[in-house]
Amino acid sequence: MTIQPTQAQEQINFLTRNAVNVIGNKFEFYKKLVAAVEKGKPLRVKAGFDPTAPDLHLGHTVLIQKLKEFQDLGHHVLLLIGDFTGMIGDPTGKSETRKSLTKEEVLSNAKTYTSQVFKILDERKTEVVFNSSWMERLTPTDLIGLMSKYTVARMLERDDFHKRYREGRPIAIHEFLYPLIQGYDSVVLKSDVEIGGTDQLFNLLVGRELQREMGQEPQVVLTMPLLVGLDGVQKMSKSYGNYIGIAEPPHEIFGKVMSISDALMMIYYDLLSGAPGERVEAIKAGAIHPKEAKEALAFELTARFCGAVEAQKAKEGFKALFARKETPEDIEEVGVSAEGERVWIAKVMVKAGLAKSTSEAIRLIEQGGVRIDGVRVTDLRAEVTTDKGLLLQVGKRFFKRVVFS
RNA sequence: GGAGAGGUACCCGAGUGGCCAAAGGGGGCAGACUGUAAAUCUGCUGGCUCCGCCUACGGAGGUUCGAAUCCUCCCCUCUCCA
Repeated sequence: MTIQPTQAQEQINFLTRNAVNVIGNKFEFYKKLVAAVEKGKPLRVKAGFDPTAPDLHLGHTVLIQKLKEFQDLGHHVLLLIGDFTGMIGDPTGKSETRKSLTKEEVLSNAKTYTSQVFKILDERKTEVVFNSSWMERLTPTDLIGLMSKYTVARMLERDDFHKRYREGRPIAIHEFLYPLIQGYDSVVLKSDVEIGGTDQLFNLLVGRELQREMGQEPQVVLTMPLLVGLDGVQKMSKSYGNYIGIAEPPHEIFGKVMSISDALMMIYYDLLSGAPGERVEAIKAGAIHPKEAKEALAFELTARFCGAVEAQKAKEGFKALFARKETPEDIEEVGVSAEGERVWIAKVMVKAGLAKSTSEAIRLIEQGGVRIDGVRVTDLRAEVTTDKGLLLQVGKRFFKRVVFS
């Protein structure tokens, strides 16, 4: 623990960088920091994660990087796994009720989760806690006591609830409990700072209220911007399919970064890159070619999760495939059962996993997106002989080496 | 308990008896071009034994030559009243 009083202001400027909200204000934060220094007690920094979907993506890393900054300055990071809430299942949204997870599923998800988190955070310096460990001991009486501390009107202040209520979309009663439970977690953990996405602002504020109710100094709340997904429109989320998972193979991470629009790249530079400010400015000003800038970003992010060696390979693979239109080296081989001497190409494509249905395969052929051994297929009904294998390509980036058996 | 509104393809959202495999947008995919899986433009986007057939508009029945569209029951959501 090495916080120097003189550094408090610097720390604050650094730690609040990129944050959307700082509540309540930098002065409160400052006091906490100074007090932490004087007592030699690091700040307790809390961030909660939902273990329903175990894959972390770049959107999460905005927040985790922020935790890392706190950690690097000697503060105590509390990684809260919301296993209790995960087990209940959150039916937010109009679609089917999300299924509740069993304890085993939640624990296994949590494990996957933390192993990914520790690609960024220092495992030895991070305390992982599960809210089921205190929530399960809460009696109905306790819970009702907790509920009595908040009103429906105040719940409806939350933008999400407010909108849904106004638009006549459903709000399940237990959804009101989530902010309360999340806030109660802060009480139990005696958190000094809680970090979350901007969509979490309301929940984080409830934590402050409850802490105050229960005689604690309210936590400082930092909200981080939600990362826009690959589509450039919606927030990055697994359910929208517009994400880059940090556990993905290097060439995927690299390629996906290369596929973002130039405009989106600027946002990613701000929120994800560790590149120096003047370089980011140069990119924004157009002094650096967007393609080069994007390559550099793709490399940086790939290296962050997969290491520089893998990142370098991904970069070269990308150049070979798209710039030089070469066939990649390591193509997956698939065995396809040969029924007869000749097989319709559409069938082969489906069996090789390059088309979801024969209809789709036909469409791809019609659109000129299919190549066999590098030659474009123009005949819908084309057949191939099954006496030897072949190289099948769909679009620019999907290759399979087909072996008949 | 009563009265109304509504449930459409991956998502949003038109469509109130045939011209509806269902407008439009988003997303996705393919092609052209290129600076890249950017931007832009074009096409495609239920399945199959693919010039034809089958399955689809919350579920199950019914009316009709013919239904996403009309009727009955059921399930789900919302609003107002009690």
